[in-house]
Amino acid sequence: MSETPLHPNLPLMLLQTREEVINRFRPILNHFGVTEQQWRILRVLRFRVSMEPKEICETCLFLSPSLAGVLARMEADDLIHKERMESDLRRVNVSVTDKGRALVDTVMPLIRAQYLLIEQHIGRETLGELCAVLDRLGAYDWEAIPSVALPS
Amino acid sequence: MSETPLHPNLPLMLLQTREEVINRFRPILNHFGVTEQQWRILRVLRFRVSMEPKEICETCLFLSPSLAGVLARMEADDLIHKERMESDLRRVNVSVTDKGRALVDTVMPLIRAQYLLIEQHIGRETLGELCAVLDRLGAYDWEAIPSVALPS
DNA sequence: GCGAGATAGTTAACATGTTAGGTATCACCA
DNA sequence: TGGTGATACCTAACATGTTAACTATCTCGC
Repeated sequence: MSETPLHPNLPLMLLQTREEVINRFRPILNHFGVTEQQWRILRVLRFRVSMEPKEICETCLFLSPSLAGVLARMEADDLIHKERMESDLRRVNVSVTDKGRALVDTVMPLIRAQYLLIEQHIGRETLGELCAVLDRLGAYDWEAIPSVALPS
Repeated sequence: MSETPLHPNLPLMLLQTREEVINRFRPILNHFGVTEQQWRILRVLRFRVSMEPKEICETCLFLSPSLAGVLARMEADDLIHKERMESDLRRVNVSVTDKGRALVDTVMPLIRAQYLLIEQHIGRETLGELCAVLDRLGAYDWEAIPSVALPS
């Protein structure tokens, strides 16, 4: 039992694994002209009546300024529709268009098939363990972790 | 024992965890005016005589066009130095400057201290398990995983 | 009603990610 | 030796990430 800190490059390791996974899905998304970010939104929005941008940011992990651009391009491509709320003119409702819904219904089965291919190759145990650890970590309140003092 | 596929959003889960971790380190890097990408390079280059861009791409997970811009800005900030190889004029040697080395020596202890704070809060078991799974996944030959057939 | 502060979303400026394609150089063989 | 293909790196064009600052609207207490 060593007391030595591991100080691994955790962000790099997470990035590496994410890239490996995404690279298996990217050909599918490219084939249909959707970006990975657009897909993050579509796959959630597909099964909702509408979502507010703030909610999309939290669910799909966007910063607000990024989302503004992504939504603008998706609306230009007729994948989504934006509408100001009557009751609060600051807020917006985003909904998927027929074209967007059809796209999800076409792409989703391919994404799931590709995931199964990955699962078959890597093994269900390892992937399940990864998901379990990530789930466990997602439940933590990371904001509560203190920050080191910075020199003036 | 369910046969139902989990079809989790693995890229999103990995992104989420990475963001949580990075967000704990970002104030440190911002304080010293270094980007996360520049830090990925510096922390490796610090302990080498020099590296070729291709090697940096593989080690630090950059695509070549991204790296070109990052290295250009780092050279403008006098953090690194680029030099064409005599023996092969296509290739370049990148080395860290005194300023870059001093920066790493200042920032690295803070990064390690912050990592320990995270470890104390999350628990060594969970973080170690995460690292272990990621290590295991990094050993796979992802390129060998077949791709689903795409409709014409 | 009104005015200070909060909130939702955007714009601006810059750095990086992604894809396609370009340039210079090199290795190798006819 | 000369030409063809491979290699290392770069540029271009566009989408996204990050931080700061801005606009419009709302809430609430006075």
